[in-house]
This record gives sequence, structure tokens and C-alpha cells, in this order.
Amino acid sequence: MAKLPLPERRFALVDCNNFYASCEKLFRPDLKHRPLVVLSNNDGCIIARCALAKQLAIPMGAPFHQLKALLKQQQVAVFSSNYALYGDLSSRVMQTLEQLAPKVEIYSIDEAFLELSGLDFCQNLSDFGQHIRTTIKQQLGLPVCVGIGPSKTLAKLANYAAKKYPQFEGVLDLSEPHKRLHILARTPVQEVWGVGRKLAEHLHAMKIETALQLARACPQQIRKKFSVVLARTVNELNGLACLALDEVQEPKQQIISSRSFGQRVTDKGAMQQAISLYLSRAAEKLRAQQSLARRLSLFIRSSRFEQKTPFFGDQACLELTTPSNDSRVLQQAVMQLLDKIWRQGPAYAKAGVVLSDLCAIQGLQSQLFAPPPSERSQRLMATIDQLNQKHRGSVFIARQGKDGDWQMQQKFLSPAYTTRWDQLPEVR
DNA sequence: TCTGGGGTCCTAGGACCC
DNA sequence: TCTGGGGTCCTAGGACCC
Repeated sequence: MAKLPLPERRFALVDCNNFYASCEKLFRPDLKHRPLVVLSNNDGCIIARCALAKQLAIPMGAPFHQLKALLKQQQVAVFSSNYALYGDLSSRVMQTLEQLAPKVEIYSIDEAFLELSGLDFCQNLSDFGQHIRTTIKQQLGLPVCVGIGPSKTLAKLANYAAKKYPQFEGVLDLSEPHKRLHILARTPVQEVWGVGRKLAEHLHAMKIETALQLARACPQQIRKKFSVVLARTVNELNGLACLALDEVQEPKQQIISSRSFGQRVTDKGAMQQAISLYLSRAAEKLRAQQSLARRLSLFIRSSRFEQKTPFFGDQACLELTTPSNDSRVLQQAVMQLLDKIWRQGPAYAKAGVVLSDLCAIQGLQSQLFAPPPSERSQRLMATIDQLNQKHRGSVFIARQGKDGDWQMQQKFLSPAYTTRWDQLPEVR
């Protein structure tokens, strides 16, 4: 019997436009016609630009201090990143999407894949894309673009083109092969999902410059020369779905909490405070996903940009005899690590804590040498987390201290409009 | 003065075993 | 002195993503 062809799958990628910048503009209608940028932690780099700021050719990722004069001259509004605000708006966007489509994979803070295969409530997927756009605009005031295709990689690429070419009005469906050809031929290979700077260099050397040329490469050869990952990309570009929609969010396999300091740290006490805070954040995240860590690492480093003094950085890690998520246990361990690698002298610019080799609390009983954490510890930690959820920083381990020069710079922080009663926007 | 943070996956190479 | 071949497991590092 002849095999029936598999029904083609359909994916959509919904991506918020200039997400952080759009979030800031949402609560500042007075800035509607002004260029706006958002800075990274510590007000270091520019990590988001609104459309007007992009027109001014303000580059992504540029150090803020180098562009200060230009920004001022062009009257660009500047904001520190406000993750409380972006995180809250993100979850509202995702909830809206979940009402519009049965299967949603939250891919990042501002992107989600939807599975549209077998949706019969609308014949025309472009219309459905427009429906998503208008719904989110109406309900949340945020602009999004929608890319549609038979694989995730093509949906991504469609989204890129939907943003780039105004004639698509924010929605592009690349289901039709002839349409695909046209767009792929005009898309530089480095714009393909999974092709970064290094790979692009190698591909260029092989005269592969466009997405279409990559799509026409032989997957076996690509596999041999590069990796299974890029071979999969080739297949995906040809409409062969190799990547599935991941609806369930798996627990993280490692949790990092790290930060550059507001000012250089030379004093061990200040370093202890900072590390203590990072550790608490990491442990909170660990407990939130009901995990325990077996491995703990710490790194400290000076600045890579410092010309006058040599770079110094070191790291250390340890295995816990019993996996844990108890802040007190982890604090003690991380301080031991610091004692090991601390060197007086360097001006430290950054430090971080990594929890890895994670396992779920549930089901640990079966492991002979890993008894589950004590009731008492779990209850105490749960109480601390609850209190801190209500009011950030109300309970902390004494070593953290209250403030220090090392703390993050956020000179241009907007209010937490949507997550704190005392910072609700006022209507006058 | 001032240059982000948090993830995942794959691969190469060493340790170790038979 | 000479000194196989293959397997697994682990980790570090590099590439990518947002």
C-alpha cells in the first residue's frame, strides 16, 4: 500500500517588537514620538531600541558611556532595564496566546511558538496571524509580528521577514514553497536561526551567503563538516520539521546568578556580601523549580576591558555530600569556595554563582546516599520564600548586608507599574 | 568613571575499563 | 624496548540562543 504523505505541520512564531522598549513606551505615552533605548544591567550596554532609535543608527549592544553625547543630542529617552515590568507583561502576552491557540511553547521573554497544525477554524493562516496581532495590540497595547511556516526554523525566518518588510504588515506565511524561495534568496545566511557569527564565517568561505544557498546544501555534507545541529537546520529550511513544539517547561539543568558590580570590589567583606546575595537568588530559583543541587561553583573576575592592570579571574567548585536547596548550607559552602580563590589585590568587576547537577526533590528517596532534605529545612525555606515574594528582601541571611557600592547601577529605572501597588501609574 | 545576564546543546579529549 | 582496540563516562569549552 502506498504511504500517505504526512500532513504538513504548521508553526507560528509570535515575537514582540522591540519588547523592552515597547514596555517602557506603554506607560509613557508622552514618549511616543521620541526615540527610546533600554540599558542592560548596571546601565552598561544598549540592549533594546524602539523604531525611532533604530533609525538614528544607535547600534545594539553598544556601551552606553560611549554614546551618551549622541543620545543627549538626539533627545533619546534612556531607561535602565526593569525586569519586574517586562516579566509581568510577558506573562500577560503568553496568557493571551494560550487563549488563541491550543499549543504554545514559551520560547523566551518575548517570543512564543504556536502549533497551528490541523487547526480548522481558519483556512487562511495569514488572517489568523493578523488576528493574533490585533488581539495583543488591543488587550495589551504591545506590537507583535507573526511568522508562519512548516518548521520552527521557517517560522522564525518568516517572522524576521515580517518585521523587515513593511508590505507584509507584520504577518508572513511561508507555507507556499515558491514564496519561500523568494524570501530565502533575500535573507543573509547569518539571519537563519542557529547560524551565528562563527558558522556564518565558515559558510561564507564555502560561498554559502544566503538562506537559500544553505537550504540547498547537502545535509550529509553539512553534518560531516559542521554538526548534526546545522544539518537539521538545512532540513528545517526545506520545510521538513525536525524540531517539535515543547509545551512543557522542563526544569533548568543549571541556575546561574551573576552580576557585574556597580563599582569595583577590592574588599573581601564586600565580595562576601555580593556573593551571598547572588547565592540567595540562585537558591530561590532552585527551590521554585523544586530541585536540589549537587554541585556549586563560584567565579570572580576583574574587568576584561581594563588596560592598566592584568586580568585576573578564578573559579572553584565543589560537590555537596548531600544535594541541597537550603540557603544556609549553600551559603556556607560558597564561602568556603571564596576562601579558596580569594586574592587580595585585583579590582573585581564581576562574580557569580552556578548551581548545577540538579535533581528533583521528588523521587530522591530511592537514592541510597542522598537522603531527602529535612522537613524542617524545607519549611523554613518555604517561609522565607513566601515572605520575600510579598516583599523583596524582607528576609535575608545576615552576611548579605543591606547595601554596598557593589550593587547594580540603575539610574534610569522606571516604576514597577504593574507589579507594585505603590507604583501603579496615575491617571490625571 | 562607565562595556549584561542566563540559558542549552554538542564535541573533543582525557580517564578509565576490558 | 616493544605496547591494540574499542567502549563509556565525564568535563571543559565553544557555539548558539534570547
